[in-house]
Amino acid sequence: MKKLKVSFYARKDVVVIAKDLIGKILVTNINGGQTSGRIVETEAYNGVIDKASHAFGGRYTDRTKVMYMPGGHAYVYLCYGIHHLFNVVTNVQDTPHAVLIRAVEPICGIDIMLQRTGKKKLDHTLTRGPGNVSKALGIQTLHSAESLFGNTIYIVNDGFKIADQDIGVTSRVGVNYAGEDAQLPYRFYIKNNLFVSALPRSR
DNA sequence: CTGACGATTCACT
DNA sequence: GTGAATCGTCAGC
Repeated sequence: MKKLKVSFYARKDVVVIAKDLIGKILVTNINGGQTSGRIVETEAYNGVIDKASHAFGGRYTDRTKVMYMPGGHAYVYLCYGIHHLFNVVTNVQDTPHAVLIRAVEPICGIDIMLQRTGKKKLDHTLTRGPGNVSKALGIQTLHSAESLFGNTIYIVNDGFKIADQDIGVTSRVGVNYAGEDAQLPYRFYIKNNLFVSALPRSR
C-alpha cells in the first residue's frame, strides 16, 4: 500500500494518467472516519486545448485556479448546485490538466458511506457516478486544493494489476457541449465492473 | 449586481 | 424517457 508520488501525477500525458489511475485505491479520512474504494472509472480533461475542460483557452478564475496547481492536488467543485465532483490535478504547475474520478468500488468504511448517502445496504449505486463517489467518501468543495500527499485525501497503489483488454475506452459523459472534443476517447473503465456506470448515453 | 447555466442524480410518468 | 432540484460560478452590464 504505497501512496502515489509526485512523479506519478506530474507526467505530461493526462490520458495516460487517467488510465493508470484505474485499479488504484482512493482513501479519505474525513470527519473522523476512513473510507476507501478502488477506482474503476475515470475521465481525462486535457487542459487549455480541451473544450470540455473548465480551463479551456486558459480560463483562470477563483474556481479553476486549482487546476493550475502542480500535479497531486484535489480539484473539487459543485455541479448543478448539488453534486460535488472530485478531480485529481495532474502535470506541472501552470498546466491545468485533471482527471475526474467517476466511480469507485467500495473497500473500507462501507458503513460510513451508507450513513453519508442515507442508503440501507451496499449495492452498485453507492459509489457509481461522480456525484455519488464524492458523497460516499465525504468529499466536498472545501477539499478543493487539498494536497493528495497529506492525510485527508490520497491515492494508494496496492499492487493491483489490470490487463489491458479489461480496460474499456469510450468518449466522455455529459460533455456534449464540447463540440468535436466530446468525441475524444478520454474515458476509461474496468469492463464488466458493477460499479461502472452504463454510460455514455446520448443526452 | 444580475441572469443563465452546469464534467448530475433521482423521482416520477 | 422526462424533468426538477438547487446554488456557486462567471460573464456582462
